[in-house]
Amino acid sequence: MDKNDIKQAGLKITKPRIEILKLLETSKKQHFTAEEIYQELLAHDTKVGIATVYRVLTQFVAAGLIMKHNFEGDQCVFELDRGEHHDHMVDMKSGRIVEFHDEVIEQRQREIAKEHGFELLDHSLTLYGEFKD
Amino acid sequence: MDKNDIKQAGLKITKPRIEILKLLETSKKQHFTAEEIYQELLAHDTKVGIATVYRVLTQFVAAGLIMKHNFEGDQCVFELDRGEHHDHMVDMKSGRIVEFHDEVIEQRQREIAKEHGFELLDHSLTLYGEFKD
DNA sequence: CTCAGTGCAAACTATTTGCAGATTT
DNA sequence: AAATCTGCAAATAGTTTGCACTGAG
Repeated sequence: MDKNDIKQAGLKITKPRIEILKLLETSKKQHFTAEEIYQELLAHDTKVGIATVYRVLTQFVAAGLIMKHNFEGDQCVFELDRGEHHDHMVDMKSGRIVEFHDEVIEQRQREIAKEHGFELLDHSLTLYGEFKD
Repeated sequence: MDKNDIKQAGLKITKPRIEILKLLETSKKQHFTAEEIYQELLAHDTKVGIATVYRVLTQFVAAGLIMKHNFEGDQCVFELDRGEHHDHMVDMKSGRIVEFHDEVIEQRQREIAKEHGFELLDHSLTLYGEFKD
């Protein structure tokens, strides 16, 4: 339940935090820019400042509640961290984002890192293209 | 030879363009931010404006002479396009960037795209971590 | 009551653009 | 000469921060 996650992150339970987390948890859309979240909240009777949205998102990322992605373009997108690592396919026309996970690729990444004496801490794989359906 | 590349891109041969391309072609360092390129040129007796650096880089990317990457962080980095596709490992401590290419991963990406009815136009894979040597 | 959290506006950073003068062809 | 290119300064876009007030615990 949302509120516990917030509390466990050492943060006070406030309206903006509850609403942002609820939005990310319940929306069919999985990926949001800060601006989109801000607009969603305003549209759903929660008055917040954009600064608060950014601050809360930053704190949630630090707390491991959500993840931040840097796809092509200028804005970052945020999504709930459901604990299952995955990569993304981004439709460059529609903006649609689909997630996938592939153990073969994950495994190769680990091997490549090891071959280079590289301690792998994180990685980001994004496919850009267009869905044909 | 540099100048031909510039000309073939439909661009006039000017000092900023020649120097930027030369820097990317001859430096041991392969990846530069716009600011770094700007500073390099200034340090090597070529007076340019940062705006020109950005404009030229944008044109070079459009012409396929160089590539632009969006790693974590706020700045983009540019590197010469030598025609050989590769991915990157970024050392989060030192900033060192090492390139690699893996056919297994490339192949899996194509398969995954196909499985999802996705026309793959581009992709970006970056490993973040730390070199242990 | 205390300290963390908030909204607002101002500050910042990376990048882009308008414009008048300079340069390439 | 014609068209492109450049530097400068101003404009933008996304994000961050200072500050006085508000609200959670």
